[in-house]
Amino acid sequence: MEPKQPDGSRGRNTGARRRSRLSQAVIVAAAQHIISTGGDGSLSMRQLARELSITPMALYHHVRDKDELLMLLLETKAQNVSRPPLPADPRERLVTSSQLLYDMLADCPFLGEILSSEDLMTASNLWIIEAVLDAAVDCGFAPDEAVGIYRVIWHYTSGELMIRLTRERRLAELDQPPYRERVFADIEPRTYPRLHALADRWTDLTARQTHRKGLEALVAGFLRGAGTAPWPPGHADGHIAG
Amino acid sequence: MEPKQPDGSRGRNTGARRRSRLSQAVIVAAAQHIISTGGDGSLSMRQLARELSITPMALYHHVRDKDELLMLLLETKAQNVSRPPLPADPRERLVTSSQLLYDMLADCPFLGEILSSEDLMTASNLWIIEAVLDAAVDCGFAPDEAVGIYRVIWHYTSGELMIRLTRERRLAELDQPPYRERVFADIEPRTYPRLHALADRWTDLTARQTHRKGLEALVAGFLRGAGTAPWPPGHADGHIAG
DNA sequence: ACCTGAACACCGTTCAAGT
DNA sequence: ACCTGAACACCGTTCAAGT
Repeated sequence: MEPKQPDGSRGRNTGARRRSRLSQAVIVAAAQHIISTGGDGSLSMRQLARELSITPMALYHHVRDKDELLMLLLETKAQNVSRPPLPADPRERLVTSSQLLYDMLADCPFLGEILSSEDLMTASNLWIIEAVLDAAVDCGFAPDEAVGIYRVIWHYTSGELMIRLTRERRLAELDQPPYRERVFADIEPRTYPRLHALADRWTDLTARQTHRKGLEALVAGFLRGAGTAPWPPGHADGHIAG
Repeated sequence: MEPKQPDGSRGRNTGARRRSRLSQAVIVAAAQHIISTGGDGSLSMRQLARELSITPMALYHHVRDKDELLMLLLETKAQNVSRPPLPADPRERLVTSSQLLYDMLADCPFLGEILSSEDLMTASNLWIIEAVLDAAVDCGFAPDEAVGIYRVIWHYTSGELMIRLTRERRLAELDQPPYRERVFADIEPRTYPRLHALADRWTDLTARQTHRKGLEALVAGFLRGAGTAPWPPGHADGHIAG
């Protein structure tokens, strides 16, 4: 009985050829490698094929189209996200669970083209959306209202992420170094040592805080009954209605 | 003294040749024609050149790049938007002026690539952004806070528009007819005559209402002091700071 | 100054053929 | 079943040349 290779193939004639069989797992791994090393999160099928030394069309035998590949990347990311305990207070839970969605997607610079979907649902992140809806219901909102609130939160979150992603890509293609270098261009590193160490996370951190302020305002406003008019019909269309 | 043509040329040898000199105005008009007739708002430089029977590169003599062309289209749109009276009450004014921004951009299906900019400022729409900031200041917020609130409103608005635009483009490229046909596919037109007449505006109307609910919640939440922590530094960077 | 022609450096995807 | 080669139908933009 021969030992199997990690990819499940026999490995007899593979030797140094490294001719690992193509699979979704291999494709996803290569995509992640490009994203992590290439700088900005933009990704093309042809670039990915080059990385794998195959024809672009070989990819389409394991993946329906580019959107499916991106969703696959999101799914693997979602699988590796730990599931923290949520606050008991419904109101805090609504804010915190919404921010969880934000945090997860903020770490997915490849989303680009699909970030403007009506929802971004994959098997392993459904629990977050469920948590948002559940918190809204526990706040006293009817199911339809909860869906409406989720939609508003999603539009807000998606817009923030999209704008940030676009800015970073624009900067990347101008060959500008990331924020760190620009923000602290004329500042001595030793002047603010802690700041300097955190600089490459700075924009993300402030963006996160600003986003949270918006979330808190939204939740506070909805709880206060702002917009007492009923939700317009049709807002709850789609997969999560009911 | 010969009479001048509208485009400023002499018009002597133009005759039936219709060889109108290329200019920003001509380019913008052609772009608007494509958008209004072509269905979805997507627009390419090559397509535009084809419409004008010129080389794609001729465009670049009157316009720096595609982004500038899109901003030009937004500017002409903004020029033709009437400036309604705003409510005296600061809180209502904050909601209404934000919705004005939404309404204007919702009627610009060509924005696509630049909708994820940090701001979408052109000479003729600055008064709207000014009105939002002014209303926020009149609500009692410090200038920095007003900018932060504008940012949140912009992220929310931009996200909503982007998602809607993407959905409509996806439907358009599937050759699906606009919402009207689909929503009312199995319903007798005479059953709901008024609804049927408004059907092609329905999705926009409900989207508008939903967006307004979000705006009202945001404003109510901010006025209630939600997110009492100070705005993180850096949120007021950019053109409108100060 | 204004425009053309040809090219560069890309895209996502289809289709027929190979093994 | 899995992959290749060539092609289709596009992009935005640069560059050198024409008038």
